[in-house]
Amino acid sequence: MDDEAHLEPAAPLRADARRNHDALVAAAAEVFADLGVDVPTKAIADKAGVGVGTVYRRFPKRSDLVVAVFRHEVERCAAAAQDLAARYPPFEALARWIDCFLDLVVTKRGLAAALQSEAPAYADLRGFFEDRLVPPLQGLMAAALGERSADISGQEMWRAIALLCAPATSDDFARTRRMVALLINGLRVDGADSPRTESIDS
Amino acid sequence: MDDEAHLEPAAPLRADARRNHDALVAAAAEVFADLGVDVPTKAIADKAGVGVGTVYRRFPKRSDLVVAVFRHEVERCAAAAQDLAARYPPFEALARWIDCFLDLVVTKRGLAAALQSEAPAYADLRGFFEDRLVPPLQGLMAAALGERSADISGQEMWRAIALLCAPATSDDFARTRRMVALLINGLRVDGADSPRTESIDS
DNA sequence: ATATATACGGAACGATGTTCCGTTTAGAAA
DNA sequence: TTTCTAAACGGAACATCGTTCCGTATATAT
Repeated sequence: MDDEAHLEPAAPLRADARRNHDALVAAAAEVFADLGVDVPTKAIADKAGVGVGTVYRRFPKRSDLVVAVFRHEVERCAAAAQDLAARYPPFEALARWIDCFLDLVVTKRGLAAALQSEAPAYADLRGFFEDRLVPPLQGLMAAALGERSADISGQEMWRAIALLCAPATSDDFARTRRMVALLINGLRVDGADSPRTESIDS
Repeated sequence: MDDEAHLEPAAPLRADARRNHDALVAAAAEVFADLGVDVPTKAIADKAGVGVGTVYRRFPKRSDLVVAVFRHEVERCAAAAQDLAARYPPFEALARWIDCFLDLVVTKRGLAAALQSEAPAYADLRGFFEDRLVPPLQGLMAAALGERSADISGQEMWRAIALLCAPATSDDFARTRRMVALLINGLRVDGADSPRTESIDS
C-alpha cells in the first residue's frame, strides 16, 4: 500500500531504494510463482540481489509484498464484475465472476492458504482482498438473488469460497470448482434447510 | 495407531514407557484444549513431565498424538450415523450428522486446520479422519439423495465441509454452520448449475 | 545381584522469521 | 568538486521451533 504513483509525496524514495523496491516486487513475483507465497524471505532477497534487511525495510510484512505483486490482478478481477453483470443474466454473471476469482487464486501457489493465515505477517492480506472483492460479489449476489435477501452475506460467501480454495493448485481446479459450484447451488433455493436447533441426542 | 489393547503383542512397553505414554496423552489433551493442536512440542513434554525426546519416541509424528487424543470422539461421531439414519428422515439425518461433525471439530482449537496441513507431521491425520468419517457420510448421502447419484462424492463433500471448518472456533460456530448449510442446500437440487465452459472474455 | 535391552532427558542441529547495527552511499550543500 | 549527513544497505545476531542423537539411567529377566 505504499508503492505506485500516489497522492501525498511523504518523502520520495532515494534512487537505490526505489530500485530495490522494484527489483523486490519483480523477484517476488517470480519466486512466488515457483515456490509459493510462503517462500523463505532469503529466497526473495537472493533473487533480487539484496540483503534480507532490505526486504523487511521495504516490505515490513509479507503481505505487503504479496499485495504489491498481485494488486493489479485483484483489481482486474474486481472490475470484471461490472462487465459480467452487463453481459450475462444475473445468476450466470455471478457464476462467471466466481470462476474469475478461482482462476486468480488457484494459479498462485499458496495464495489461497495465505488468505486464511492468521500469522501477523499476513494480517492485512485478507483485508485487502475483501476490500476489493466483497463489494463486487455483493452486487452480483444482490442482482442474482433479488429482494429475497441472501441467507448469507457477500462477506460470508466470499469467505466460504476462499476457504474452499485454500489447498487448491491448478491441478485440482476441477475439484475446487465442483465444491464451489455446490455452494453456489445452495444459493438457488431459499435457505432454512436445517430446522433442528436442539442438539443431537445419540 | 499403536496404543490401546491390540491383536499382536509385538513387545509390550516397559512400565515407565507405558506411564509416559499415558501421561503424554493426558497432557496433550489438556494442552491441545488450551493452546491448540499446533502447540510447541516442548509444552506437551513439560506438561507431562518428560523430555521432548520421549514425546518423539512414543509419538513420532504429531498426528499420532492428535489421533490418540481424539480417536474416541471421532469414532463416536462415526457411530452416530447409524442412530441418526434410523431415527430421522434421510436428509435430516445427514444434516444432523454433519452438525455432529462440526461440534467435534469446532471445539478443538486448530484441529480443523491441522486436517488441512500438508506438513509431514500431520500426514496421517486426514487419512485417519477420512477412514472413519467418509463411509458414514457416504451412506447418509446415498440415503438422502437416492439413486440420483450425487454431483459430488462423499469424499469430496467431506473435504469441503472440513475446509469450511478450518478457521472455526467455538466462537464462530454459527458462521461455520451457515456456510456448511449452504453447501448442504446445494445438494438438494440437481447440479449442473454452471453451464459455461469457455473462459471469461472481459 | 547382575546384565542388558529399553527408555530417558535434553543438548545439539537445522531451518526460518525478524531485528539490529556498523558500514556504505545518494544527493544536497558549500 | 568536495564535503557532509540522512537514508539505505547487508548480513550477522537473536529467537523460535521441529527433530535427531547420544550419554546416562533403569526396568526387568536371569
